[in-house]
This record gives sequence, C-alpha cells and structure tokens, in this order.
Amino acid sequence: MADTGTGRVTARRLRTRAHLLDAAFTVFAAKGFGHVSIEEICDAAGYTRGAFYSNFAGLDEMFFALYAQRAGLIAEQVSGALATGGPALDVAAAVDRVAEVLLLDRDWLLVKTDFLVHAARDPRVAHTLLDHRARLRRAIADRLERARGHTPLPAVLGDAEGAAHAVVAAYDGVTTQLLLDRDVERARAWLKQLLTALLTGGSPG
Amino acid sequence: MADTGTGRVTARRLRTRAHLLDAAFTVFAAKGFGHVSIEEICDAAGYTRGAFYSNFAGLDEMFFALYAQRAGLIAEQVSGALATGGPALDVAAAVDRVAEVLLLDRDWLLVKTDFLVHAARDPRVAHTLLDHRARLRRAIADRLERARGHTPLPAVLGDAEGAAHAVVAAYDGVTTQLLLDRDVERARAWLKQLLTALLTGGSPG
DNA sequence: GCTGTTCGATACACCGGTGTATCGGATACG
DNA sequence: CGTATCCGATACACCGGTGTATCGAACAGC
Repeated sequence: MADTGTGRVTARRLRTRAHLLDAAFTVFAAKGFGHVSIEEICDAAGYTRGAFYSNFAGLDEMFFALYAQRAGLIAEQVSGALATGGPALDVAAAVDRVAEVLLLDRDWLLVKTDFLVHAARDPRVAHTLLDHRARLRRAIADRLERARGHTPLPAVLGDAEGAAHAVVAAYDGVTTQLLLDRDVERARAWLKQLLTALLTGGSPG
Repeated sequence: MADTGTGRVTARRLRTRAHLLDAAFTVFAAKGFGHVSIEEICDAAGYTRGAFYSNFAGLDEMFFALYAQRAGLIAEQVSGALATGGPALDVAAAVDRVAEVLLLDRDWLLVKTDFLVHAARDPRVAHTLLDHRARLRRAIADRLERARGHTPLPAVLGDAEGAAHAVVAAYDGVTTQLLLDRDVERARAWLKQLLTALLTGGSPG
C-alpha cells in the first residue's frame, strides 16, 4: 500500500516515483487512461508492481498525481509567457507568446483531455480542474486589465474576467481540432487568429 | 460473431440492436468508454452476451455505431435549426436557435468527448470524425454566406469557412466548460455571447 | 563497515471479463 | 398450421490483471 505516513522520505523513493510518473505519461498518452494497466506502466518504467503499490494507492491516484505535476509545469510556463514583455503590455505580442506555450506537446493535450473526461464524471476531480482553470483565467484577466486602455476590449465580452473566459474557451476549442488533425502549426496560427478576433473585436492591431 | 453477411435482416434483430445501443448510450455516458464492460451493457439492456456478439464484433465497433447513430440525429437537428427562419437570414436569431440545439444533453457531450479521445488515438476513427465536423462546418458556412451583406463578417476570420471554423471552436470550448460545471443554461448564454462576439465583431446586432 | 530501516521484487490466490460453440425457442413464411 | 431459419441464452475454457503478504537487497546514519 502507498506510504501515507509522514515517515522520512528517502531519495530512492522519490526517484522511482518520478520514473513511474514519466513512464505513465508516455503510456497514458499512447493508450489513454482506461486502456492502461498498472503492469504496462511498471514494464515501461522498468519496475514491477511492487514498486507501484509502494508509491501509489491505485491507477486513479497516480493519474491524478500525474496531472497535477504536469499541469503545474504548464501553469508556470504560461505565467512566464504572460510576465515577459515588460510593462509595455502589448496584447498582440502576449497572444503570440501564449499560443506558442499552450500548443506545444500533443501528448500533453491527450492526457489533459483524458483527465477532463475523467473529471466530468467525478465531481471531486472536477472541482480540482475547475480550480486550476480559474487560476489560469485570473492570470490572463490580470494581464488583460493591465493592458486595458492601451488596447480596449470589445464590450460584448464584459469585463476582463469575461474576456479571459473567452480566451480559455478558444484554447479548448482549438485543442479539440488539433487532437484530430495533428497539425500543430495550423492550430497555433488558428488560435492566434481566434484570440485576436476575440480580444480586439476584429482589428489585428 | 456479428452477422456481416447480406442475409436478410429480420425485424427482431433490429429491435434488439436498437435496445443494446440505447442501453449502451446510458452506460457509456455514466462510466465512460474504457470503463465499461460488454456484460454491463447487456445487463442494462436486459440481454446476455450472446445477443451482443450476434450484433456487434466488439466494444469498439459498437461504440462507433453508437456515435454514428447519435451524431446523425444531432446533425439533422442542427440543419433544421439553420433552415428555419425563412430567407430573412438573421445571424443573431440563427445563433440563438443553434445554441439551443447544440447544448441540449450533457450525456451526449460526455459520449461525444469520449469518442473524440478515442479518435485522437486512431487515425481511421479520426478521419470519420473530421468528415462529420467538415460537413457541419459547411452547413454553417453556407448559412453565413447567405447572410453576408445583411450582416457582414469581421475580416480577421477570413471567409465564411473561416467563420464556421470559429463557430465550431467556440462550441467545443464551451462544451469543455459545461462538462466540468454542469450548468447548461450558463453554457448556452455563454455560447451565444461568444458567437455574437466572433461573428459580429463586437456589436450584438 | 555495521546495523536497522526502507524499498521494491517475487509469489500467491483471486476475480471479472472475454470469446466461442452449442442448443432450444421464437419467428417469418408458405 | 407446419417448418425452415434465425436469434439469443447458456455453458465452457481461458486469460490478464489485481491486490496482498513476504522476503531479500539496497541504503542511510552512525
């Protein structure tokens, strides 16, 4: 069973846990959660089930841990992309940078979508995901608010929060298309175009 | 094994097939493809596995058949919603009607998203889904083209095809949010707002 | 280096689901 | 009605994965 106690955590433990998570990411991306067995992950990582059960309670918990880990990473990158550019606050430039970061790795989109499907059926998980999305929106809204005046937002979207909502929706929409046609470049271009249309009300500047 | 031959199709067969598909829809929506066993579906439908294997080759084929059936139904409804309104071609009104139809049943969105995830890993399936989406886009684009002049499109989106692309992306984006927060009314309102912003470039008229 | 603790490999019992082959009853059709 | 056909229920053999209990080996601390 997974070690839940607060007994001191050894280095070895952390390493194998990380190895297992890395392998899990690959396997989940390839086959999809729900078509993956614990054994497969252990094989891919070069361990046996003993290692797995020593680190995780089961597949669900591991999947959750995996998502949390990777989502945190992405969140950092997005924050970084939003922070750069100094106080000059150019929306168009920010759109470019964010689009580059968000549509980077198809494997991540696969896992993320699997997680969405998972969350859609488990309110507890859904709550976590909604939290994460809310934090992302807030970061975007903050940025948009600072840019207001320099580039005013179209009124239909409401305040900056509304605009941020629209940005996330556009991202989700483009993700869907990318999952199907596998054309990352087209998806990026398309996302930029969409965000521009939404945030500037039609004028690219 | 599933009857692939062209031997004459009896009425009984069609009925049980329909029953199985109906039950499958419920079960898939509740648990998600990948967490559903053939037995579960048969139990829900009141049959045994014998009936299943007499009608389908396996879970995958059944899932595909289920999606095709329901997607066809929705497509008809959308076409209907786009057709009504006579030749007066009011974009805002069309947006309202389509938003009502598209965000109707959460169970359908669940199954649809499962299918997307499935298609994302199987190019053959992906091709089918892309086809279906292309047909939907064409219907929307046609409608938008007829409305052009009455309500001109913002230039950033390009031609009517581009605008239709944006409509679908907005739909997908709103779907994601709805899967998480389960608030259908909010999703509908939000979709209308988003489509209005995209298609009119900011002005609600 | 020695030793007590921790980690992960191994072995075991178990279960649920799969796919097939067979058979009896329902059904369409003359 | 009678009968040939079709459909779906039943039974069987099988497999892959699960979770746990145990033990040897690696490791950290002194």
